[in-house]
Amino acid sequence: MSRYEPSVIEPKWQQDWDDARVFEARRDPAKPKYYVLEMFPYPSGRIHMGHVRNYTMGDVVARTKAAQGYSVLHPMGWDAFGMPAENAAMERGGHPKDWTYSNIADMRAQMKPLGLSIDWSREFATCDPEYYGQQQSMFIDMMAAGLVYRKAAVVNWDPVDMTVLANEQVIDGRGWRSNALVERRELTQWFFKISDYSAELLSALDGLKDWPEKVRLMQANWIGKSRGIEVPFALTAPTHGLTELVCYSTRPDTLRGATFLAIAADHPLAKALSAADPAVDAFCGECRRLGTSEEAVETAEKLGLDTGLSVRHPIYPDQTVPVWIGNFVLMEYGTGAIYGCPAHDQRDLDFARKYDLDVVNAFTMPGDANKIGDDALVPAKDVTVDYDSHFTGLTLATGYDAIEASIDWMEARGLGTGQIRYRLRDWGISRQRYWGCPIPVVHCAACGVVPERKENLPIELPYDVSFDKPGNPLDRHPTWRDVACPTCGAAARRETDTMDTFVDSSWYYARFTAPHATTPTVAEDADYWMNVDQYIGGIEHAILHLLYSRFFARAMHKTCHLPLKAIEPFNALFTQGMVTHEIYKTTDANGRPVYHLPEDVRKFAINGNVVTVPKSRLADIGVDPDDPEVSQEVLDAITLVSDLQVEVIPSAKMSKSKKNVVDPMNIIAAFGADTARWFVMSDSPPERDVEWTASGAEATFKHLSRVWALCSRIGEMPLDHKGEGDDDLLRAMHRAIAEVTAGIEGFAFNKAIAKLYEFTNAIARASASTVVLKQTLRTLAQLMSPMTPHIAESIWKAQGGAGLCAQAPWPKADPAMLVDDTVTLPIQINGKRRAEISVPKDMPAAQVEKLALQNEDVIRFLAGQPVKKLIVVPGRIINVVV
RNA sequence: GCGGGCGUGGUGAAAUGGUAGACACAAGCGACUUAAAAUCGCUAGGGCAUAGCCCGUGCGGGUUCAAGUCCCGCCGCCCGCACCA
Repeated sequence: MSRYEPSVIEPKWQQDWDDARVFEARRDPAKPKYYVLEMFPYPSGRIHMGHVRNYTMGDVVARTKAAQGYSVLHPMGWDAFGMPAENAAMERGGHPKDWTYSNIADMRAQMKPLGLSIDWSREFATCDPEYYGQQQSMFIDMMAAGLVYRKAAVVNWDPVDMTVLANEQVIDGRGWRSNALVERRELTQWFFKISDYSAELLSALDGLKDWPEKVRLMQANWIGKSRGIEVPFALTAPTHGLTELVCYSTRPDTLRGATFLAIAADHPLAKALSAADPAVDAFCGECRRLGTSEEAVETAEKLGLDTGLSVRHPIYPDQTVPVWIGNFVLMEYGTGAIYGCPAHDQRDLDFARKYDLDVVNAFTMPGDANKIGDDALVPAKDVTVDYDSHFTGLTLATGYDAIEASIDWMEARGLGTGQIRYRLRDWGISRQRYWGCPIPVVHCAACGVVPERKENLPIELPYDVSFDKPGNPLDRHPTWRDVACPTCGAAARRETDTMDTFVDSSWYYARFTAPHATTPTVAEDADYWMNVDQYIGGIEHAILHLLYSRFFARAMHKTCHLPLKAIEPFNALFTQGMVTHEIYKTTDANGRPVYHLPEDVRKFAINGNVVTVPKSRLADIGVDPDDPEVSQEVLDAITLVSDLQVEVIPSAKMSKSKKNVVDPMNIIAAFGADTARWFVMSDSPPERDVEWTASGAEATFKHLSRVWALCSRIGEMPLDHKGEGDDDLLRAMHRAIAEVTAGIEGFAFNKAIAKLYEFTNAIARASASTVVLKQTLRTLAQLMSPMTPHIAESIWKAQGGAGLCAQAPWPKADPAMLVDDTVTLPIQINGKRRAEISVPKDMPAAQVEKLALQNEDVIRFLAGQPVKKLIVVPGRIINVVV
């Protein structure tokens, strides 16, 4: 072996793995299976360090499991539909399909040099007709199963781009691209009935033991279960065919204090009033124009309009309560009507004060804290209050008991009905976009909405479309749009909406088990490979993608595309942190920030401090930025010119605009894939952010070079060389096996790597026989191989390993070698460490006590004081209490 | 407002209630070199009266023979959700 040259060995070993088809996933009933999956990428065209970290984590797991004897499935694909492709077509010309497939080719070419143990024969893109055709087939099955429906829904409509926008795409009430004022328009849209599964999606979270608690909580909050009551309020005079207004409340214990009703602008009564009264219509229109963005919601003033109508208070029928229209009431939640109890709800109180409405207490607090000024009276959940004047006989803590008791009280009198409600709403999947999966239905004047015949699938996107006009090009493509009705054969129109791209990513994990089948899944394959044993991705998908996938797996089970065991498709989930980087910022003459790329700055150590300088400025003081030699005069000059230094902002998310990006391809070119892989796995725990540093990457490369040199040195030793340290080194080896394995299995890759450093240092320092040194190096290669598979193969081969390291069985630690014969026990006196003794590991406690008390440091510290208590924790510690 | 998480050296971080700071980065010193880089070796939480002692895991209490770890109360930072009735 000579120099460590990753650019030579990495392609070679990748070729050898390919030739031996090492990573092809095979159904093998004789082996346990393991399915490891990383969230598949959007083909933007470039991979970034976040991808490297994500896929390396999965690869470490996949390679370890394979070595441990599992039949491993580790696939890769592309989440390929979506707006960026259309935007690129609109901005630069070209076609979304060409843009996407060319990006996929580029990214695949960037990923292959990483040496990931991926079964590339299973690769697919969601924009392959072979994939989305199966998705269309399932859509039709889901229609038949009653999981799909159409309804009119209010959406964000961009009148310039003529498309629906997601809430995130509306900025300050304007379309993010067109800058046009967004309208709230009612459109007929396709929905999945995810709300049918609200209760189950919530309760099943408890079974997801290997998911982060945080993600389960976020999903639970999103589903948003609430216990409350529906209360009908009788109108004093029936109007527009209505005799009552039904309100929903989660605080039925406050009903006594109801002093007004507020309904949403989209409530049927509000609509009826609008039609008759221009003032009401104007007010409702204003409510609808209010944006749905968070800022809009936070800053909007609570506005109301008195309808002049009134209802009877359910408990006190002789009292009437006015009905208002409120801009803060949502039609989408509850019944679209609320009763306001200003005494015990801050928002209601603000509204009541503004419009001079009554404030009536629903309960009395102990003491004299019952006067209400500008703050609503909201007692803590464990404060006992008196409801007696309201619900006869109740004196309870507010909170769960009060809510249940008041529901019982009202149900018994027929005043309301207890209800469990969920915040989760049905999933609107219609997008007025070209680059997505066409919804496979046809609109026929005679037959209505008709699903396509399965034999006509896939309904492929037409290629001959233009993006020179706003709107959906499918709408103006007559030969694609105009078809015969699948039922009656009459002239009909194809649905031109496409599906939300979250649909595509809701079942790709299942498709990987049989990626080229002519049905969505194949029973034997799904049965063997499902579930995903380890899923790895970003926390940003904690809610939508994971919730949709959990719903879709249930829908696929209902339509016979997945076995029952797969309704929770991801057994274990790991959410990894980001790769961050320092930002290098200076300011130009106009005070504007200027950012510098990492490769365009240089760091100098001056008096123990690190000073960062843009390379462009070094020439100003006569320094060649790439000359490694740095004289004292130069360092002095750098400190003298005060505005030479950049401001360093640490640990920032990599972003092109801040120029703090590191291209993985540059790292691979400079140091090799093993260095990139090792670095992103070292230092920080995987769930936390890791900061990429040039010095860290160089240090990793140096370490791998040292391992290489160590391997060369041992390779040149005479084979019959003997050493006295064999036993110590073998013990170190078994400890390393145990600790590295535990680190990998516990997703503590940083600790596994720390142990590998220790093991390498132990080998380098050992005076052992050549035979044992070579044996430990082979083990080192195996333990490194999940992180740095290429250098591991080279070491494995150089030290006489048989076959490929990637196919060698994972080493096992001998428990007998993990315990040392003698142990060093610290001795504490009153809890402070004062001395230590070495004793044989199995020495009886009584003898250890005796030895401890004979220790001269102990005697000195005790200074004759009597020992009150002596604690010996075998193999751990001794504590002397005086 | 509701829910969750985190505070340990110059930095990233370790630590089944049992020797706080493993491992690494940055830094400093030394060796080699005409010199630099590279490489190798050493030092390194703070303080002091430096063979030693005292202090030290955001702050204040508590439990325990023993607390970074457990409990109570604060402070600070981060994340998620939110006109949700």
